[in-house]
Amino acid sequence: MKKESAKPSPHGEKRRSACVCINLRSMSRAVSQIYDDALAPAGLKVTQFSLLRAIERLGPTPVGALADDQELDRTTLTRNLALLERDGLVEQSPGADKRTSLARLTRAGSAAIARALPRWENVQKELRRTLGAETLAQLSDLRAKVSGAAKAIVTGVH
Amino acid sequence: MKKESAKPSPHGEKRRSACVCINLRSMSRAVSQIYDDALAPAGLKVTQFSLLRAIERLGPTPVGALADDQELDRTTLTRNLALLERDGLVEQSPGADKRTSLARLTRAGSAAIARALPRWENVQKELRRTLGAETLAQLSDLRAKVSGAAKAIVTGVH
DNA sequence: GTAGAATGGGAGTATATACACCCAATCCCG
DNA sequence: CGGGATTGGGTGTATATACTCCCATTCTAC
Repeated sequence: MKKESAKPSPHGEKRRSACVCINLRSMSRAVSQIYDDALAPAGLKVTQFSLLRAIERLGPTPVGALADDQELDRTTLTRNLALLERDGLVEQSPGADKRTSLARLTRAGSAAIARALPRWENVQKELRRTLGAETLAQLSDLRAKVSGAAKAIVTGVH
Repeated sequence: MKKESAKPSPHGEKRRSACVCINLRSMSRAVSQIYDDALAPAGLKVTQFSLLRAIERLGPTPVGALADDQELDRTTLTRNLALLERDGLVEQSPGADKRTSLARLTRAGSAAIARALPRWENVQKELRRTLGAETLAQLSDLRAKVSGAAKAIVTGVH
């Protein structure tokens, strides 16, 4: 079905095409800046905050499990973890299986979370107020759908 | 041991918190990989494809206008443009105002778009099929809302 | 007309992200 | 037990992204 929502003037003015990916990337950038600005006084980026919270939630965790949790490439997680380690927020030590490397929070890491958490909550609240709870719920739904769809498409189910 | 404020988790099991930003970043990554995979045979990433199409749509354009169009930081756009220039897909030349630098497509740039376009359209179609047209419409709405909200929040309306 | 403001653009630096490849430990079979 | 397959991780390289400075041109008062 080609019935679209009110395509404004197909002639005359050229329009940005609605690329799903570009829409998502644009939103991601805009919202990330809001969070990063809010967390800056706590010395964290939103990505770092999220990773610290995952480690807090999961306890001492091998790198691969963290990567799965964050839906990040394992090697990306390695780099992100290295920055937190450099700043003394996280420690790594070998696990029982000597291939694994377990990440855990340091005291400074817990402190950083404590500093950042209220700021993060403020942004969440602000966005809820600005966008509305339903929109945010839609967003969560969407993530689930998109995760599923992405997996299906990438693993070659067409 | 439940250590924190009471109720957000109804199951007692530790849950990933629904961070708006992390949701968006995760979706953005997943979907970008779908597009990048699809466009790889055409030698483009989705970001590059999008930028080329913007230049095609806008004609010879100063860097700042391109950045506004893509809702990207100007300096980010400079770097992205440099890669396309390196690959011979885009040329820059000074404008009437000698401060400006106008970007335009080369023949190779147009050819790259032509190679990539059907692949891009396939992904759009595939996502429309997988996620449904309404979901995609929601996504476009959301981008508008988020853009507005982000601008309001960043420019200090709190 | 000229000095300072404003504007357009780039460079240095830093983080986030992923792919291809490599290494070490463990596992699984014969 | 021994050797290939598997698994867990890291490195090299590349792109995307943005912030802080910095430079050149243009504009605006005066």
